[in-house]
Amino acid sequence: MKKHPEITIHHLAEVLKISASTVSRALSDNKRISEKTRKKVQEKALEMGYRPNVLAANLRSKRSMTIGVVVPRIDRHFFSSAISGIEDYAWTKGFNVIISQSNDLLFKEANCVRTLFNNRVDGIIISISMQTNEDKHLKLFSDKNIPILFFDRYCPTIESDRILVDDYNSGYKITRHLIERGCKRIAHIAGPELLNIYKNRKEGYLKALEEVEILPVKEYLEVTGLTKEEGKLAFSRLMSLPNPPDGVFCGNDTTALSALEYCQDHKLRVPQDVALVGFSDEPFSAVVTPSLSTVKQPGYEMGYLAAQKIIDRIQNNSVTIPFEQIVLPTELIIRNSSK
Amino acid sequence: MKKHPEITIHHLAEVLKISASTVSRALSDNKRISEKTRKKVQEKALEMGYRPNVLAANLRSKRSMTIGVVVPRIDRHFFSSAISGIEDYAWTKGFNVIISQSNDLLFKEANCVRTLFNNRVDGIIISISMQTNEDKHLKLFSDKNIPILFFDRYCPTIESDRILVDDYNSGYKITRHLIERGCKRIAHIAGPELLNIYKNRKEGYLKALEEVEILPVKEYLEVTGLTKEEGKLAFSRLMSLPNPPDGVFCGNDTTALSALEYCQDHKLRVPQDVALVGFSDEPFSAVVTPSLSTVKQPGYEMGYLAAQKIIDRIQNNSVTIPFEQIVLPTELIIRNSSK
DNA sequence: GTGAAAGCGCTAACAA
DNA sequence: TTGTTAGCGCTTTCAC
Repeated sequence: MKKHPEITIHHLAEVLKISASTVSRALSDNKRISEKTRKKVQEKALEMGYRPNVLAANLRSKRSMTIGVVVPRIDRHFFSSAISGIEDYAWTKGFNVIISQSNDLLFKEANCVRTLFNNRVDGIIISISMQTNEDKHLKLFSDKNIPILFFDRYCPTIESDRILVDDYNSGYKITRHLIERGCKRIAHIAGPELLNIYKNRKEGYLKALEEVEILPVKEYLEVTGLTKEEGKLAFSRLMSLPNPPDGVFCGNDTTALSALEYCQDHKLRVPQDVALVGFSDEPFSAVVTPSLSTVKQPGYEMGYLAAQKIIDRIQNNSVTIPFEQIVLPTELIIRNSSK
Repeated sequence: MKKHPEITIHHLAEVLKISASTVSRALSDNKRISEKTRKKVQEKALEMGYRPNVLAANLRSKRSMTIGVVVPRIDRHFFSSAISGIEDYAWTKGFNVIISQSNDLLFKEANCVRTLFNNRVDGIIISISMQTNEDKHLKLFSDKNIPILFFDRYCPTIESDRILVDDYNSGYKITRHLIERGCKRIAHIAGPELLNIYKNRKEGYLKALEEVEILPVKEYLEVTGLTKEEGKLAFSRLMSLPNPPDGVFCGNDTTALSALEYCQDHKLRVPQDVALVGFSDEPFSAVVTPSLSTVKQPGYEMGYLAAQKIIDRIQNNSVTIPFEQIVLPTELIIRNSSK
């Protein structure tokens, strides 16, 4: 039972009869060091089971090599895919990823952000909560010039990089599709206006209607929290109208699924009586019956790109590079629910 | 444009004309400090926009307040739920969570583990990859007495805490259920034996057969990687047998879904021609047609519990507390695919 | 190419 | 209750 004390560069230095700074240089592949010593040091390090103390290195160099991520919920497919992408890229660059979830609550989000701030993350990637209507907590970062990158849902009052998908066009494409398949009365179950994504989807919807000179009907626009329950309520309100819609663009796949269930319960045929389109291409969407038309967002790619951009900004912490807003295209997937 | 230099306890000490250690104590709510100074310090800290340097504190106190998590894939529902649980608990205790994914590859897993080790995480929660047939990389932790906790998939050669679900019993219950609904020829699409979970599920299956004196048929047992594609192949082999099964226990919901698709393509009725049961209760399982019978694993709860246990062990880093293996019960959900 | 020395910001003996 | 002192392990000038 040999007790292993933690090996430090000083131990290595002592054993090798050189200075600690040389050891440090050799270990970090510094250029001004002889090939011979480098090799010697690295071999010894391995032999003695040396492990660098990342904490000390970071303290000294004032970097944490960590990026913080805040999402509404980790266990939602879109976000877990994005995290997967962030993670994959970050690790190739030696960055750690600390994850936290806001549960779509502003106070929790502020909390997470604060903690990440105190932990001195080098940058933060965030998709804001449904409640976020202020930016005080995010100012912490922008004030200290720590990079923030928004993905999918952003805070309009903060200048920063953003990775978004083309929600406007997606909403437009969905609505066009419904029009083209013959729907005359097209409703939309929207999410809170506070979030760019829902606002843009709605505006795409309105634009498409306008283009074919369909006047928007107030009763055909439901604004909800887009949960399963709220979706069902909203859809039932729509279908109880004197002149119910024959096509519904649901703000996400969850509400589209609620709608589907409602139709099954009420013997409505999809898409004959009412055509349905969702948003996000959740794993279940392809396999429900009827399969659900939807819009596919490149979650993994967004995450990967987000990590690339923020690490790039961290490493060239150039205040000079102008902020960039990248809008990725989406793909409309037409399935049986609107064929 | 005032340039904010980072405020330290020394700045606070200077301004308040007290010593840095007093500031430190006041900030950490140390008992041996007067209420008055504590208040004074905390107010000033707020006023001056002080933020603690977690890195320095951790270096000094030799803790990182971080737990590492390694899972095969973040974007699988079971794992993202577990992570969500880990996260939720850890943050209440002021612990950070660093996440990494092995993609079910041993070398990647070893890599992740190494990085977490160098980052001096205080403990690691891991669900091992499908390839993991050695424990060298994990020995790093056990050798240094850093707590490891396995959840769901464990490495049998490492002594440590484990949070598992009752796979044996689940496999047993599924098979019993198929027997009771009248299936005579029950097949099983199993996962790699290397992993406890698949081995146990299979053994539960065999036990149930034995109990009712059904002799296991070699051709009815397929061992695969449980991907969508492999599942389809395995299922098609089963259904091409001279005497095909009338009930199939699929190792996970993904392969059960493949089976379902095969049945649709080949005009086989589920459950009349062949009954199907999956495993994991993926989000899609409830909503496919026919809805998929499966076993629900408490992912979030496992994660939450895992975080509790490991933080407990970190904080009472008592080598004396014996290792614990917690086996959580599962719930068999019978849906239309086997009704 | 290598070494000496200083210090990142904090905590925790030990003193007073 | 407060202050003094000594590092935690590393990086990074500045010398030589």
